[in-house]
Amino acid sequence: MWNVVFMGTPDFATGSLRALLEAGDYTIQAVATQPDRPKGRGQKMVETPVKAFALQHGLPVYQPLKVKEPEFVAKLREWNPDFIVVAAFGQFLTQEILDIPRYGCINVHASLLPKYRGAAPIQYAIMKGEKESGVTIMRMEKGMDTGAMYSKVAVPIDDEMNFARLHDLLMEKGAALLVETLPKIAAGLQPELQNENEATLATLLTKEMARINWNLSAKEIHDLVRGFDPAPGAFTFLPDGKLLKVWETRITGKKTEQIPGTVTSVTKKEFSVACGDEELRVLTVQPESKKRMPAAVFLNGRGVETGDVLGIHP
RNA sequence: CGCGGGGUGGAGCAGUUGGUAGCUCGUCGGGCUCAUAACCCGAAGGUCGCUGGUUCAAGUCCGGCCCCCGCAA
Repeated sequence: MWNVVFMGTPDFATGSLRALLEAGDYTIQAVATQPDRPKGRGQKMVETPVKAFALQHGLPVYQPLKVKEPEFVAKLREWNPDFIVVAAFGQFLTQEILDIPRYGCINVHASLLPKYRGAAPIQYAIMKGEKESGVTIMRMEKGMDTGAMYSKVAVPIDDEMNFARLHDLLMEKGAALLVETLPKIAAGLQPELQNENEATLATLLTKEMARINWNLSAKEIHDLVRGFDPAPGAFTFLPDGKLLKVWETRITGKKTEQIPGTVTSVTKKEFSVACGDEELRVLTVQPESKKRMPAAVFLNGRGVETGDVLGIHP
């Protein structure tokens, strides 16, 4: 048995925590996650997925504002863990903390490092049109996802892959890889340094990044749409200024000279929009205040007409 | 009480200054066609979220409640 302190916040992290529990070889001494925050409509306080999961399984939960708080660091010392396992935690660990566990702080990162270090590796991989991504288990150091790597697992990304599917896939693969790797680390596995020259950063996503720029190529927009499904959701604007989220698109390969954003054709089932190079067919949308719906259904109601121009914000 | 939009036949929408509800799609029947998700003809289907109230009369005005969604965090 190894003693483990787990740190994580979103759904992605729960996969790893679950795997540790199910492996049976680990004693989870404590789970650290971000504090409850007011969220959503009504600003209700919401607990993190990791907290909910931990409580369900009777694990002690800690929500320090900053893990570097002296009181929390003292607790970590007291627990004297073999590993601190970190998955999408959302806080930086100080050197002081990194030095505490016997076998180090081990991070589950959802990319094939050194590519896509940072906060949004899954969305980035899709948004950038990567053909594959994966998960890396690494030893944390003070830089942002710069630590030496113990193991990796790759998964292919096809044109239909979206954020949700890749997320779930990587969560599962990452969790399995974690429990497979920890014993090896304890047994003396040496990590491999990252090649700094190949490093890229997947910065925190902003709302503006989800806004569709119709001047880009159809391929780029298609990648954005699926990379941001289901969150935060690529969006544009209807002629009346209302928000329209675009959830599913298909590349047509049809060249167009129309002004980017122009609706080039409308059928009973779908419509196409001019991008910088080609037309992009829109299959699923979500009008403001409405639920996600197939383009065919959207077109039954208000819909759009050929010649409408999308993306012009009032 | 963070801001805002919305709940109308199976689905998406429209419904003017209140007077017994309309459109597109779908469904069912028939027709055209080599054929069709295309086209034509016809039909079924709605106590207009729930609940009080105002009124001769409310989907359409007022109050309360339930649910959904966008933004923001």
